[in-house]
Amino acid sequence: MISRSPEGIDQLAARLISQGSRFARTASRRAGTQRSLIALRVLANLRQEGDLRVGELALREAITQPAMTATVNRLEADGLVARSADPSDARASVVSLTEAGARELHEFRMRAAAEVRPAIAGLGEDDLAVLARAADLLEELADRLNRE
Amino acid sequence: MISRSPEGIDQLAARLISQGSRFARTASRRAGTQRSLIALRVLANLRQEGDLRVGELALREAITQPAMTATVNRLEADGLVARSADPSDARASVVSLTEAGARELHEFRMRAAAEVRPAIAGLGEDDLAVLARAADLLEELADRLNRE
DNA sequence: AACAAGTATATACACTACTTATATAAATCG
DNA sequence: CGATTTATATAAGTAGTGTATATACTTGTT
Repeated sequence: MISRSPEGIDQLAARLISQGSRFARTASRRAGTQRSLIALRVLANLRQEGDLRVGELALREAITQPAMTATVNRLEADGLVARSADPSDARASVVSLTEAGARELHEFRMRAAAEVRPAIAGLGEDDLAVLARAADLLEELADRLNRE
Repeated sequence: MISRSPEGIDQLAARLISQGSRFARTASRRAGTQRSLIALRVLANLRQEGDLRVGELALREAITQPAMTATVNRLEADGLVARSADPSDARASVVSLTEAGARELHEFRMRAAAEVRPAIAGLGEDDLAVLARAADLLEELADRLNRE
């Protein structure tokens, strides 16, 4: 039974931030990618949601718009995403995933999964279910934090 | 029931990396810290484990040793950690948490928790338990990845 | 229609963070 | 003792990030 006391909740929040960041860094590093986690998140967003504006990407990933512009610039220079004008708003530039970008995202995921798989595969059914549900919950929590 | 098929495991691994990093970045950004997640992780390590060598910190956090040296330099310059010679090995330098460092870690955690608390508090008992268990599992998985 | 205010992105600048390669100094092993 | 290994630091280059501001377009008002 998890404590609902403020202290219990606060400690849980701190641990999730701390361990979430450590796990992501550790696993992605072992996968040997050159790209930052943000860059990979951009590719993942585009794959899941389709084309997105620069500003929308910045909001979703909780970095500033200029930082996202720079990230998109690097991805574009490497041919992983493409910019195009938004027909409905000439100020906006719409980012879309290229085939090379989709490929690189997929390859990263396969390499990362290959590293993590042995450790995860050793878990019981209940812990697997916990991790799967936790991934959903973390996504929802981040969505909610970004929306406020 | 979570799929134990290779595809299911791989997708889970990819989602954990992706959502773990996004949640950590989002939450820490909202807490308005100046420090990187790595710097905060260093403080957390020292608090939990006591004094640690630079190399040991680098290993635990899966960054290179020079990157950890630089991180410790910055923390030392701000008085959050202190370096001292290891009496048992003159090559090594041992990093310890200062009172100011412990305070800053605590304050960050409180600010971050305050941001996340409303979202977490709305969850049911079962989801709270899932997150608590997931934090432990992510720590164990990262430990295991770093040890190999 | 014109103008003011707001919005989307980009640019400029300064600084942090990270990597690879290498240097320095000390420990260990033969 | 000399060779090798180990722990940390330094150097150089690049990526990543924030704040402040510029540019271009849109929207709302009169």
